Amino acid sequence: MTSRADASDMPHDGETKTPDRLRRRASRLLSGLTAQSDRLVNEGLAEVDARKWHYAVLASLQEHGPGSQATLSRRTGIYRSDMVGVLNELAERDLIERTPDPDDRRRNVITITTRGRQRLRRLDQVLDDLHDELLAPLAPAERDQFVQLLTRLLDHHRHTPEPHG
Amino acid sequence: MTSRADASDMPHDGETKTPDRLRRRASRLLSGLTAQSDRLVNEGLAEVDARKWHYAVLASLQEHGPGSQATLSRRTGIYRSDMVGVLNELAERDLIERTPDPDDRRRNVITITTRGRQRLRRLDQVLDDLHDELLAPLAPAERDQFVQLLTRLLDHHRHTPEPHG
DNA sequence: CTACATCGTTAGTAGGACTAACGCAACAGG
DNA sequence: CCTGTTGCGTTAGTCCTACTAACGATGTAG
Repeated sequence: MTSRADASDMPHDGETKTPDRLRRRASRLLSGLTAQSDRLVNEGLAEVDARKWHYAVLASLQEHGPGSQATLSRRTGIYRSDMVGVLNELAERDLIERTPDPDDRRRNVITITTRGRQRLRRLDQVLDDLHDELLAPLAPAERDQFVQLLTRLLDHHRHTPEPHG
Repeated sequence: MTSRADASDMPHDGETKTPDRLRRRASRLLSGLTAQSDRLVNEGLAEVDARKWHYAVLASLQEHGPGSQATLSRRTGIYRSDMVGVLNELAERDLIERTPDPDDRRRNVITITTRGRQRLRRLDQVLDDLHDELLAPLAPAERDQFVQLLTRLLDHHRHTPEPHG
């Protein structure tokens, strides 16, 4: 409907090598898909009054044990300036406990509570469902492969931030 | 170094099924990798005084021909409210031309200039290099597979935004 | 004691996605 | 012909997230 508008100079590119580069650029595909994924996850978690950082912190505590805020920062990838707020939200909901570390009075030791563990189980269910939706078009083997490729790429770029002058 | 801190309650999860869920969640891998990818691409393009939206518009013009701003919006995924600024930047650099459409005086017809085509070739080179860096750890066949998986996922979620009441 | 690093915290920046509303033009129906 | 609806380009502004800067308090090394 939107009228005809073009058809005057078509894909007469001049360089025949790239058919539709826009749609094939991995960086574009990545940010597009991540936008969808983030939306999906954020909305799904919002429905149970949670955010993805909540999950990250709780899971990290469950799997690697208690730690200082700075430790959690490194484990989860949350900036330590943002960690404050996340931990406040979690503490309000009695999912974690913040206690001063007697061995190093700069530190707080963060511990997951029993309610926190319950909460984590719930969030894991929610996320399982959301990931089922996210990866719906892929067969199980493809999902594994996808995760594996992502992991390799991410590991590479984590350890190789930049040559940088 | 960072002290010992934990070792008191270890990964005694209670649900043996998920070893390290945090690191395996596709949504987390995606946003992590996209963050790196965006950084890489933004910095790379900034070095040649460009932004990723510039590329998107120029490539769209080259491949699908001229179009109104709204058309370009749909083709590139840029919101039409943001398109204004992008086109201003491109016009300042003489990479596109904005001419009123005589057939529909609400519209501007956007055309790529000769300098724009040169520019696009340059940006394509830059992006090729950046993608080489981005996908460095993957073999050629794996890169194709990765792009293919991403495409399938993205297509799925583009056409299935949400069931939504 | 001095110099420096790390901790938790507050504040603020920059960018991107997205919404709301405007004036204008086109179009469809009565 | 008026009338309401729709699409257009544009401006303004919101919300969120990643990220930086700096602070006082504390720890550590020389």
